[in-house]
Amino acid sequence: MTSTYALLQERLSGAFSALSPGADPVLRASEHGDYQANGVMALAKSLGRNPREVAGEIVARLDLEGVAEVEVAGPGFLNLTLTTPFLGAQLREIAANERLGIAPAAPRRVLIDYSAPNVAKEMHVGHLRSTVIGDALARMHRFVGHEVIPRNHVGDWGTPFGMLIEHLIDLGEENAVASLSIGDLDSFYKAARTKFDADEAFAERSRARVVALQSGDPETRRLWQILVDESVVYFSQVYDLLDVSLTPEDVVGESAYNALLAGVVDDLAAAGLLVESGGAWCVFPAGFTNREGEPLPLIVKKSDDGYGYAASDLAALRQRVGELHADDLLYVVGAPQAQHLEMVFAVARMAGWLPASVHCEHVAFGSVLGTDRKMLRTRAGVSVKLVGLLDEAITRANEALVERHVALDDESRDELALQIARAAIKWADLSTERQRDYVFDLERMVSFEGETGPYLQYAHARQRSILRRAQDTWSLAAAPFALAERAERDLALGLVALPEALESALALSQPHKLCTYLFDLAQRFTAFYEACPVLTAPEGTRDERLALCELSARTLATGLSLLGIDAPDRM
RNA sequence: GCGGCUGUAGCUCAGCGGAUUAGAGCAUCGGUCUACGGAACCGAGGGUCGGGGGUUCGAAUCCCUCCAGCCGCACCA
Repeated sequence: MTSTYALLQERLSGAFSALSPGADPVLRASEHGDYQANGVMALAKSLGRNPREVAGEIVARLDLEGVAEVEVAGPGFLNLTLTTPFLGAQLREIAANERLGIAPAAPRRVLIDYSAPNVAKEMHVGHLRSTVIGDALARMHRFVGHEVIPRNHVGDWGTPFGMLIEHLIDLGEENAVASLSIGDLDSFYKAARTKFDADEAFAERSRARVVALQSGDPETRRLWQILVDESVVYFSQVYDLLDVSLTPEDVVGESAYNALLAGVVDDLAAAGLLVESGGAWCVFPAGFTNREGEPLPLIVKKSDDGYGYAASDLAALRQRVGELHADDLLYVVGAPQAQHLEMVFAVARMAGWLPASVHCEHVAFGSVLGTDRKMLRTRAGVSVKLVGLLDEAITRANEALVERHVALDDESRDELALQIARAAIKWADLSTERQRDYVFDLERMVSFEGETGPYLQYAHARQRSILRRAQDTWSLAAAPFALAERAERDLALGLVALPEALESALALSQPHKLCTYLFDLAQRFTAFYEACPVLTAPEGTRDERLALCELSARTLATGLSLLGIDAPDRM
């Protein structure tokens, strides 16, 4: 089906284009009508004509018979008011449509790089953002019909592995595995770090171990693999807990590109891009300077002959485009990496590995701050363990359920508490514009009042409750949709607006656009719920209102699922 | 110094060229209480949209400039 917005856009564009090809109607929802088109003023200006006169001409060319009433207002706004039969027909189509009226997009292959924890290191709140945002984007892209290639670019290579492997040897393999398998990654890492800093002999062994690892020494590789495997098992547990769709198959860590690094350097050299500087091999993309105003290098090969992470990033990008044929590359990585990624992208373009036809984007997100507005960082020792946070949220959700005397056996209540906890945490993260710094306030995010995940879940549960009570004494297909009450009409307009909300969330890689829509829809529903009795309404009206409940519940559940949030039927 | 991001009610945030009073949630104050589940609803107070210029019929929204905060700026990833 064609969404309401898309249909209006198409008709308006036709009329605008008749006056000036390609002119944008600037269509959006409005309080002055159901929708408004603001493009007339800009068009009139470019034509050097009177806006109201242009508006009149557009209205004359506009074919919206049976769809909407059009009115010219103010300096030249077009206010569109949908006809009730049309709005009702759109609702009927949505009701009959598995995908709630979302038209399938022309399929693209979308590679999303997200989560990226470090081997033998705890996942902390910083990883939460990448994981949750990336997963929401993956779900949304899949829903509209794209092929998603998730990539978990875990940190599984580099100098720290010398000390980690030596520490593993000191502990003994069995003890080390036991420690890692219970998710005690941080104390493992810290112990290794402490020894490295304090014990020169250990540090010396560690450095030698790095060399052995990089030269492919089989025993060293075997020990390294233990660290990687145990960590991936642990990450998977966290993803399950979070209900994140990443699997071990999506893990393609930095080490996976080792064999390609020499080729990257050779080809950059062959292209004449590689410059030796201070003993390191570098590319100098235009437009980047250091403190002294001198050109800033992207170091692909360090002066000690090791490869930097720029090299593996380049290798990965090259493979993602060249071999995996991704149409879109989304890097869900923190904002502090912005310059690095821009340089990687720039160098990839210089080398011809990133053609203009491929859309490549740094989906940046802000830092995690404490309530004191200071950075929350692992190395400062104040990091919040991701799992610890989840546990706390689960505990609070469980307490709330007990308090409310929700009649459930322990197992069901635990499951429900988990769903609520996930909703609280994910919504808190996804509902703000991602590039802002994120104030991490446990108290606020697990609070079940106001604009929170649990509130949305609750709105959905109430809808399901009404429908449960109605049983099957009504028919969605037979609902008349007279939309006589203002609240019914407002709700209908909300129901019809999912496609443009999702489209805008995808176009901008901004999940919060979808959150804003869902919260608005929930508010429209509660207004309807207050004003319009459902179960006690006269027969025809009852069917209509039950249908509005059903469509609201479906829309909320679907929208939440695209954010990775469950919508339980009861809570 | 250069670059990036951010600056909107006490707090946390939407809005990012449009339409007499700039929205929401929390908090505060006051209501709704025989309730289709009160994790709800209704109402009130609270903002010169960081400052200043400019473009425009119209600017929180675009441009310039200044200020503040955070982040990045060569061999850790």
